[in-house]
Amino acid sequence: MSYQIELRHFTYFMAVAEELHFRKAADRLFISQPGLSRQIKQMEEIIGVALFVRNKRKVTLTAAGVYLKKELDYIFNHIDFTIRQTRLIDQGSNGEIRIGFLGSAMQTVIPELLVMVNKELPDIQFSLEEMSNHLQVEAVEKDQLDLGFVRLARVPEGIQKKTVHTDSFSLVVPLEHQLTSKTFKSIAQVSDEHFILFSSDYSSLYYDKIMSICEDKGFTPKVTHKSVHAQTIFKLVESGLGVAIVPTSLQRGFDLGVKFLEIPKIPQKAILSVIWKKDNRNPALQQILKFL
Amino acid sequence: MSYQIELRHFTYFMAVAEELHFRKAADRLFISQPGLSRQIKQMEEIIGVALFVRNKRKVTLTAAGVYLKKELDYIFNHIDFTIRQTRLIDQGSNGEIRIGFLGSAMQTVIPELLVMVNKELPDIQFSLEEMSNHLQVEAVEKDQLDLGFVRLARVPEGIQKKTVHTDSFSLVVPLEHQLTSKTFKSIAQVSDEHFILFSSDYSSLYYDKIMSICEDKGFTPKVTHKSVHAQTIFKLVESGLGVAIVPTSLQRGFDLGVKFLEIPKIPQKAILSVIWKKDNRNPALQQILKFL
DNA sequence: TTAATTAATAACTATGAGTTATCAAATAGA
DNA sequence: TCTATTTGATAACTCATAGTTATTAATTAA
Repeated sequence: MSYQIELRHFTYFMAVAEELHFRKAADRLFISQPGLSRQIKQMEEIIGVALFVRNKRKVTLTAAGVYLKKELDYIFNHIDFTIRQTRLIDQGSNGEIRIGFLGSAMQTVIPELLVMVNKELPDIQFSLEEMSNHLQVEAVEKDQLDLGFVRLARVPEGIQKKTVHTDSFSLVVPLEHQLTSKTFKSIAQVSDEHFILFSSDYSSLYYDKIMSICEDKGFTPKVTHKSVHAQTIFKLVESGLGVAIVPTSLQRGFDLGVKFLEIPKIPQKAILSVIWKKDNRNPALQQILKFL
Repeated sequence: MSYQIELRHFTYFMAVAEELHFRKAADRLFISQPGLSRQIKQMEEIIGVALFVRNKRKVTLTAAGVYLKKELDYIFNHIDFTIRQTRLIDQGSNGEIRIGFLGSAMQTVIPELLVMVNKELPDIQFSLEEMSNHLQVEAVEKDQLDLGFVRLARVPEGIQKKTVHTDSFSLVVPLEHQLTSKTFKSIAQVSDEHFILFSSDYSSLYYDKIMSICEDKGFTPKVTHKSVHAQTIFKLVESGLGVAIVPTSLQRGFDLGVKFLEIPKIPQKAILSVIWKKDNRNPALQQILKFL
């Protein structure tokens, strides 16, 4: 019989698929270029499919190679997770849940969830990472995350979504700003001010909603700064660089020189959803989902 | 640095986990028992977890081992599937076929083709776009399309052409028109009416054929309207703006207030051809061509 | 034309998977 | 108790092959 495929082949394939350059990939793997070339060639022979096109001076993936790369990405993540999980079970834990979240989820849902789960399932461990909407969806698909806390209208096929929190929007102004909760009637009162918002690529749904809040009141906001961190936005507001519109729940958890003025009578809500992969195999996830 | 885990370890682990007996597992794997023992030991060292309990004279799985066995079962299946799928993609069983077509092809050949291919090669995806003859030829040459459904007498060098459907022409008149299938004997009976035709730059072959049909009967049609959409043409006929001559198969698929009267005893036929580029590298195309 | 860059080929070296031979521990049967 | 038997682990080996260095062939850039 012929050779057997090994994880080594997959590792090498991924390096070449990412670098699209045999020597650079070999450097990254700390092996020689001919050794790498031979292993890739062997892999192509075992599978019986050309994975790369070595065209003149550049290397590209074939259609089959593109597919294989995507799947191996998932497979490697799943193997890593499985081994970590095996270690945790050995140590008597019930497993690990990997959670991604937007900064604004850390003020409301996540702490409650953690407290509740920790009480009911004390041997489940958590790993938490702040990530953008987009990266969370990718990570959930790749099996790098079990749960994501996102603000998204739609999610791809194969991903489940459930609303966990609905929040109003608040205007954020410096403490010394003339507006107060009594005099603040409409967002149109600050139509001439500069706006500081979360980046649209951090959360495009949030960004679109802010735009529609302003459009409804008949103006287009002058967006002068964007950030991915609430802390940064508050600091910029405090420094007088402009005003911001954020989910009201962000008022908690930060101690800054800004005022929150809840925007009255608008239909837009900041909706926080939790997402997970339909065919996620982490048994701890099934337990956690019962609490949501 | 320490050893790296390989699929070999997983394979051996699965054999021992199933046999719960090192010698039997070694026999099944066609290796010696000490070799197997050493690989399992190494695997346990890499992961850092005891997977088996060698108790007196019998071998059992630890809790961690039970979990790992279940997951590896899944992982092996997923790897197998991925490699099979990679091979299929290489052979074109999976992938995308980009098809261009004239509106009149959507009533006959394309639906049949799609149903047939979908049955035999369920993993091939289609992208469909309605385009003129001319644009289809261009797109096929540029490798923007894999297949084109056209009505053309000649195609440029490098393009392959094959007839897939031959159709008669029909006269299209309003429902309340005096002519019926019984009284309609010759196109000359409507020589004084206004004609609504497909634009010559949408399909010049069609246009030329209509002209020759009329010429053969000794008159030149008064063309008052042109359109690229059958739907539009039928609406204009329904509204009493004139009569039309179209391929008979267009009778299907539209629900409009017009009558189709097949034109008797004429040599002209509406010929639908499929075109593709000789050196198209889409592997899925080769598969599809077998059905044509 | 020459120089530089790339992957493939050829011939080698040495790591470690798999071998045989053996041991130690445990059981079962007298 | 004393064997005989079954088990996995250990020790010392050998050999298949992953990875090495040196080189070539092909292409591009200067």
